[in-house]
Amino acid sequence: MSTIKDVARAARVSIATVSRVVNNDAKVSDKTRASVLKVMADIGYTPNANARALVTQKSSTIGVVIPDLTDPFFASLANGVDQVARQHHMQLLLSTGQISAESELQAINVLIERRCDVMVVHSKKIKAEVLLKLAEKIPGLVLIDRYIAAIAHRCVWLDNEEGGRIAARHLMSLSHQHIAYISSKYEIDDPLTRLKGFTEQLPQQHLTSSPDLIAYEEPNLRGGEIAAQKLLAKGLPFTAIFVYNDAMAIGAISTLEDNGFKVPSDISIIGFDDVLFSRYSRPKLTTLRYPIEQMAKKAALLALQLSKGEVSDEEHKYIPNLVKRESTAIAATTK
Amino acid sequence: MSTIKDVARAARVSIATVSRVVNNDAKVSDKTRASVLKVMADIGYTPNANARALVTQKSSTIGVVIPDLTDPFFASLANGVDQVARQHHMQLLLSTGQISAESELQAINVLIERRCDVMVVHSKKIKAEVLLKLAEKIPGLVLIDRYIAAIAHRCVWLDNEEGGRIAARHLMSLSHQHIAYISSKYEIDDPLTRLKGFTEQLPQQHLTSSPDLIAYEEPNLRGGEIAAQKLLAKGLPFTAIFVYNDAMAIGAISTLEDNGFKVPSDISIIGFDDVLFSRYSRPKLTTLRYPIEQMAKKAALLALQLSKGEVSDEEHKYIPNLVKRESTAIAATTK
DNA sequence: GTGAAAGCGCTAACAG
DNA sequence: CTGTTAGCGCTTTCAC
Repeated sequence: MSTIKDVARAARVSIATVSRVVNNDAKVSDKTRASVLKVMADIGYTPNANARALVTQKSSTIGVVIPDLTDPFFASLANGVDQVARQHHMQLLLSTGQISAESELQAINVLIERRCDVMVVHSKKIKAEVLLKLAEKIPGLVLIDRYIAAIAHRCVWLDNEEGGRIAARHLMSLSHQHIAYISSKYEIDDPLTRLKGFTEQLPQQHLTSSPDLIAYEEPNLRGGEIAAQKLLAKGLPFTAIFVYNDAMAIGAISTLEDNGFKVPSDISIIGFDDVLFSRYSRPKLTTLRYPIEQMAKKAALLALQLSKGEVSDEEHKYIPNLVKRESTAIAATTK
Repeated sequence: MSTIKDVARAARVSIATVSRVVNNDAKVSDKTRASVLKVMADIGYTPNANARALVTQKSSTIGVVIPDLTDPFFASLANGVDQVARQHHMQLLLSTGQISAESELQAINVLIERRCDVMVVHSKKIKAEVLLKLAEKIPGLVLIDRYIAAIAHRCVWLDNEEGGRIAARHLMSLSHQHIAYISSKYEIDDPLTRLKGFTEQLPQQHLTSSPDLIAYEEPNLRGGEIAAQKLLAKGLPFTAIFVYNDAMAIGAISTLEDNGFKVPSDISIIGFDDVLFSRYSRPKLTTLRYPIEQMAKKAALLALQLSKGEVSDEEHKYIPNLVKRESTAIAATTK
């Protein structure tokens, strides 16, 4: 691969001049510029970004830490960041880390090695104090989908508890009295917080929650199927299910229908996230919209600002909103 | 951010020694190693990957060029590459380029600037000769989802024509006589090739294809909806649709059902790709399996080998296979 | 085992 | 406008 020196030699100028035309920076005579440009094209010169990053101390890449790309939720997240990156002529460096503190830390570390100025991190398992230390070290680090009070202005997060409340109110407004919950088996805050908001709303209609009506599985399509089976197997009556996310909701519907239950006439289902797909499921899924792409853009923009030393102490809290579609309806007569 | 010099100074050794322990490379006395390690931990040293890449001339990142992350098909592709990257302790550098020659080229160029040793490129619009030149320049470049004879052993692709044939045979075996085709509006080979295979199979049952029964739209859920509407609007009789991909197929089903048509009893639908979601649509989608993740892994592995100078002249052609689910059935009596 | 020194490709003063 | 030069942080001979 040719270097700046090769170009300089061939164009009979100094490397400084070549550098100038590459960065179309300082004043270079049109003539010189043209001839350098020509040489570059001829020998197929491509500047070395690593060398450039080394001397300028900036990598012009935005790092993203997510668990996994196949989950459409995280794909949307990455996509939001990517859009901002493109807008700013930066690249996306993806670092996937399973849901474990060690793996998440490892993923962040990779980004640091690359001297990512800007990073959007989805971390569920790293302890707050560790994250705090990291945030101190890396000005352009922003947390998404997590809230830590001490760095509230560097968190872009969703009010999960409110989401739970909204779901509860919606289901209760449809006269449901026995509501099950399908939850994620991962030990992270979100499913708990959603359940908390949900449960706390129940007494308003003199309902109570029952731990027996909760099933924990992997937060994906398959997990939803299994969770629904488990719920069914218990033989307890319920007319609605609040499901941790859309993927599980759709999996659950699949199981339910395969077992002869009609959604929503027999059982109502409400999901969470409003991934693209939810609008196309049959029945179309009622869910809580989690504007993750928008949030990811916000996070990327924020990280960009922070990396430049700009600070603001705004909070970036988002509230999910109810998207009523077809998977919820008035409760069937209680069995 | 601290450097190797800081560590050397604090540990009272030379930078060479620090470098050695970082790469836990040569022989360093246990004592020295321990003390260096301690200093590194104390001051929070993280090696600079850019500097390292500069001197070693290798970036330890795998580059991926795809149009877009929100499409689950491409997310799976990226995920496959990511898995290989993780296995080899490398990072994923993502370069998204819309479907245009210029934008794809730009995306590849970014990877070259970063001196990506290894890259998996999904390019539909760059001309073969340009790609050939690029491939010559970059030994670790592999094309996915595209076939160029001159570099056949560096292409990992699917036989789309055969896919079309399989779809046609399946539908004909169910006695369908009037079959529509929902296609992508992008001017790329795939939809054409699939249609070609499909059409060429028709005469076997004395059927002919009709350009009137083809609708072109964006290859996503929304596009499928619109395409189905267009087809319906024509008022021509058909009992089955061969759809360019699963996303469009699901969109089409949505439109069809909203218009009172039952799938598959009124109209059969067969998709293409077998994205995760297809198994959970209602009705469950009959489709052609495109093992993209597996292919992406293969491509990444191949690129890795090539970058090391290992060559083999195997071909990497994949054949889609029919996944029968619920969206196709015996043709309704022709109207 | 360990250190000194050269240099990867580039940018950014500083001269002229 | 253009060239010289000093590093950026690191790896890698080559001595000792």
